[in-house]
Amino acid sequence: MSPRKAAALRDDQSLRDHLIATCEHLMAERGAAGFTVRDIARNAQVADGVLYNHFTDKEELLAVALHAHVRNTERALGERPGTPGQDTLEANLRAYLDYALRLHMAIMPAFAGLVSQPKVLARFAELSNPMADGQGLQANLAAYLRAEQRLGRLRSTANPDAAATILIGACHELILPRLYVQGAQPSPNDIPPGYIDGIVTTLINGIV
Amino acid sequence: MSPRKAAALRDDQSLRDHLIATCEHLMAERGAAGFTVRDIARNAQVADGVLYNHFTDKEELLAVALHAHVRNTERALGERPGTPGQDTLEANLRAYLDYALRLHMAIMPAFAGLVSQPKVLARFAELSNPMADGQGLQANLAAYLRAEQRLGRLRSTANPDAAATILIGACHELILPRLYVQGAQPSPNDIPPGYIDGIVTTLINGIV
DNA sequence: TGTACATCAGTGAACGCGCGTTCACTGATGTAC
DNA sequence: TGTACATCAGTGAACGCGCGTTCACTGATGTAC
Repeated sequence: MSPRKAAALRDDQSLRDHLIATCEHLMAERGAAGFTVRDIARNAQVADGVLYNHFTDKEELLAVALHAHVRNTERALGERPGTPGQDTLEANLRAYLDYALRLHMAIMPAFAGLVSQPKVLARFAELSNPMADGQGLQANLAAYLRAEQRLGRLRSTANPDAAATILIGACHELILPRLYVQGAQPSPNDIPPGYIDGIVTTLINGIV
Repeated sequence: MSPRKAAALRDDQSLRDHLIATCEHLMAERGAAGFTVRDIARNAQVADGVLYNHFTDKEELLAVALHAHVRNTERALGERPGTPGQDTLEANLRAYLDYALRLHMAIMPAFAGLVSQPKVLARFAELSNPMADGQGLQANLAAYLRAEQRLGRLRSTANPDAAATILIGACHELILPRLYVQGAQPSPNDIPPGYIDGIVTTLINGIV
């Protein structure tokens, strides 16, 4: 008893996964509020109604797709850089900032518009934190910096939490304004030359 | 020939200004996408249709209200802190970060959800940049830092643009996550103790 | 001063569109004989 | 092996609600005489 199958479905993929993947792409392109269930169906080349055979409502699909998008983006970027004690601190921080910028460029458009969708937020909060193995990027970076501090590569009076906030904040500060330019899709090419260098050097050396 | 007047209107206020003020409050509370024209009318205690006697459409009202909200918030906060050469650099940066945090706490909720409203963005872009006399906060802060650098209070090799980005980024990093917590309205009380101190000290002294 | 009329911002019921969602129907596949 | 039937995921037209917007009507105020 294996009944009808969606025409557009590749053999190795469930319709549920196909819908999630389609929704991921739409979110990454247009933000969480930029498309309708009909848009999803049309892009997935599937009937309007099937969605409700696999998800209780649109919000659940959005939440699951957002979660998958974050995890897939992380996987595509490869391992998070920075091993305490290895290479130079400066090189590690550059690599980490570059990683964080790429990650945020891929996921921030999807989060845009989500603030006004409390139902999706609630569903998303029920899922595990997808960032940095559940601990979140800022905390992950702060932990790395504390490890470097124990090894003596950060001044003992330095503030790892503030330093981590500064690096992650520099990602938001670069990407947020671009989200407000019509039709702009942030891309690693948009990182201004010297941006990473300027932030890391300033963080390491201070300004006085 | 002065015809009918809206029942709820205070004597000294035009209906247009009354609508803008109402819309400002709703945006600050619920974000740009969190209410309907009927919500505006109900809150303004005015008929559904009047809006269209004063604005070509909802988007124009939203754009004008957002603009007014930014300008009013700036006015309410008083003068931007920081005069080059006066007080200590550290005190000025603390005051500036405190100012920027309060400003962003008031305006970021209003900008939330705007990303998926390209029409409002387009209208808003047509208006003058309301931040820091049209130059924007980051640029304003960078200019201040360059002046301090000329006075010798910043190392000559320091990077004023990166430093400004770091301070403004620290605002976003603190406030953005709170917007994603259901029903949370950021308030100056939410600035964690030591947050401003940690960022400013780290920026001034570096971490190595 | 008092009365009839003109003006037009404000009113709110109604319109129509687009959305999320439903559900009677379709048809490819597995099963019974 | 071939034929009739049962299953149920997929289909897509249709539903109903909420939204932005419209427009015939209301009524407070100014004007004419």
